[in-house]
Amino acid sequence: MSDLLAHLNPSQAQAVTLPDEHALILAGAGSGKTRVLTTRIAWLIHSGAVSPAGILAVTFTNKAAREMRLRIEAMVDGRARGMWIGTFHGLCNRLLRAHHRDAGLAALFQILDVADQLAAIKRLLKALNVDSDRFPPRELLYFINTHKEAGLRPHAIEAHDDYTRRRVELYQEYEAQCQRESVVDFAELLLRCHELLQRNEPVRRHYQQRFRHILVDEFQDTNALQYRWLKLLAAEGGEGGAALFCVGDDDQSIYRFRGANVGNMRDFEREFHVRHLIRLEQNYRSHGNILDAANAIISNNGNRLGKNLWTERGEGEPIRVFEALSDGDEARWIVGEIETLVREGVARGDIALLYRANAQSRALEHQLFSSGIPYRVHGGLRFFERQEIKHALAYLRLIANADDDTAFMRVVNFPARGIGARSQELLLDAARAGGASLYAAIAALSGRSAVALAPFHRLIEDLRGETAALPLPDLVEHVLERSGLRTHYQTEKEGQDRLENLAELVTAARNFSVEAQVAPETWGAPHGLLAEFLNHASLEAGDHQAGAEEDAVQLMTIHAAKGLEFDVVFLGGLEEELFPHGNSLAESGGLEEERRLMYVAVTRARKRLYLSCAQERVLHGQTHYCLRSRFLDEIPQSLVKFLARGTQRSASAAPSGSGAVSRPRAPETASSRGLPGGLRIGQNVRHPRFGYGVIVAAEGGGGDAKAQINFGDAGVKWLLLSAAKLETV
DNA sequence: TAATCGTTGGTTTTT
DNA sequence: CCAACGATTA
Repeated sequence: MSDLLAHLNPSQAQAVTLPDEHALILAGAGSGKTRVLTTRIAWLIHSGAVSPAGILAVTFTNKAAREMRLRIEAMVDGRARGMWIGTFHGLCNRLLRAHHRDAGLAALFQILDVADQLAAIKRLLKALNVDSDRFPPRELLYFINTHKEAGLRPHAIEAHDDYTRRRVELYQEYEAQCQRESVVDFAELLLRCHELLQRNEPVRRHYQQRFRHILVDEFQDTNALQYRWLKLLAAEGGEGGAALFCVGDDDQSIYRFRGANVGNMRDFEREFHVRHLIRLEQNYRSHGNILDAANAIISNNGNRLGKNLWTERGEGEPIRVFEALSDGDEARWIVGEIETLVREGVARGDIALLYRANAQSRALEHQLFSSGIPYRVHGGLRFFERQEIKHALAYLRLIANADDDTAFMRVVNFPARGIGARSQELLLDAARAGGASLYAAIAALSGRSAVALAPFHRLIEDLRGETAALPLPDLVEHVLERSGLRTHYQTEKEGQDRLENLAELVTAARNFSVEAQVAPETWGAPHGLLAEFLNHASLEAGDHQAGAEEDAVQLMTIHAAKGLEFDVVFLGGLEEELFPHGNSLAESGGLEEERRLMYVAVTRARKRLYLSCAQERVLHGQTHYCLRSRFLDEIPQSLVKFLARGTQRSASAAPSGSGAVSRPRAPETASSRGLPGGLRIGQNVRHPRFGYGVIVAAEGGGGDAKAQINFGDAGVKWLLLSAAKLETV
């Protein structure tokens, strides 16, 4: 047992060996958070304090849950079996399946992902004849989800205006529709589970008594409902409740926009009378200069729980800062620098390009592509979200549950089988009138549309019969064939990739049936394993992308980079309005969240960090003249090395010869020649009173020349150049 | 039913 | 600028 603790520093060891009481672990970036969490669990089991079945560990991603289980298994050889490790959604799903009756759900209820949910809402609005201009589906989705995440059912919402009253009604209608179709969305999983535990005392007591230790990862990202769920399970305040062990970092809370509530950390500390607050501040990832920069940046935020990262490593290299002329120039510079690094032996996979917004990847990709550097963009469409996969899953869903109208609508006429908009409308009306699902309503049709829909009805019937006894992979295979999906993509000229993905789906089903331990409650149910596979597909969007093996430069948003680390990190687009993003500046607390994002970005780097900004950037087809980000100025100058144009080690392979990274002036700039004093649009200037600014427009000439200058916080002003004491920067 | 045109909106998104 | 969606047209 002592060797469990052998590689831990004192704070880590203290956290791991805490008594059976509530604890809050403030784990800084790179401080060994996961190690503490997993070792804690192993230690609890080894010390005999609790049996594996008494442990519940909660994460946010399936990947994190898998890794945690793997690492624990390595430490407790085989005794990890009875532990519950999973995401909030995965665990709630499991509980709801086990107690579906008590929760008022069908045994084989399906899970809607966001796209399904949006489709369901659109269908609802259409059925109710609601003007979707007045009630945009996206807005309604947001309305429903935020209220669910706040634990509010329609009847509990106070509506003070007609508009909200109507939205509440629609929320209610949406719930009824989901119930009728036996589907639940993500937020519903949590809310339903919370209600189950709250209302059903035997069930609640059962789990409260079972789980002696509840451990939560990324606690700063929990939302209000998740925290309430934890409180309920841990029997807050009651005798004999579980010990809650929460690990998180308030400085890395970057999902507020999605409902995450950092305040949960303080609330937890207070409500559970937490006596053990441990800070993990020793960082094992980054060199000193990088940490110092991160600390300096985040110190500008107020209301922190407080933490200062340090390292035993040396200070390392300075942080490199580059000011590019334009976004294209920035991309060229970054790629030039990457070429140098690769030539010096840095693996491409150890280099990451981070950015605030996905749109920024375009320029970078373009440049990487033309330089022939392999790269991989993270994010974007995931496996189970692809069109062809969703189509295949829809057929599978109809087999498991024919009342799933979302699935029905998706494939009723795909591949095209002559069921046009008219037939679909008639069917929707019939279903609505009879209070039945679309599938059931086919029987009620007559005339032309009945004829049109009959073959589809028969197809689904047949599929159910034919597949009832098939092993899951064969079942999927059969559906691909019989539904006509495969033939459809075979005849489509761009269908090759899609066919491969469909084949990959069969593989996924095979892997799933090998690995899955089928939950007892679905044993024997005719398509029980299928239902579980479908849930797996909804809850796990599929991180395993093809082509992950090649040694490639990694591109992703800062959000996507959380939890990852790289030897070399490039962070581009450090400009006001982009990062910090303009939209976030308006909301209260927005700037601080942006700053945490900056903190996350900086702490991804192990050895070398490059920061860059551009003087002008094309966004939405318009050229913006940018001020450098305030975050750049929050880094102590002593840590920084400013790279001047041409200073970079010359690369013979560079696009236009050594140092010649600047491009010809843009037309906009050329049109502004004639401004006195060598000023041009896009020029950075300093004014004695207004501070730093950038010229965004100009008019007049000679002695009358005026320039419009954006001074950031000081506003945008027109100044007479002959009078203003401007200094170029 | 499919193809085409026009409108709209574009920060981040673990489940 | 440009992708994605909805409505209109062939």
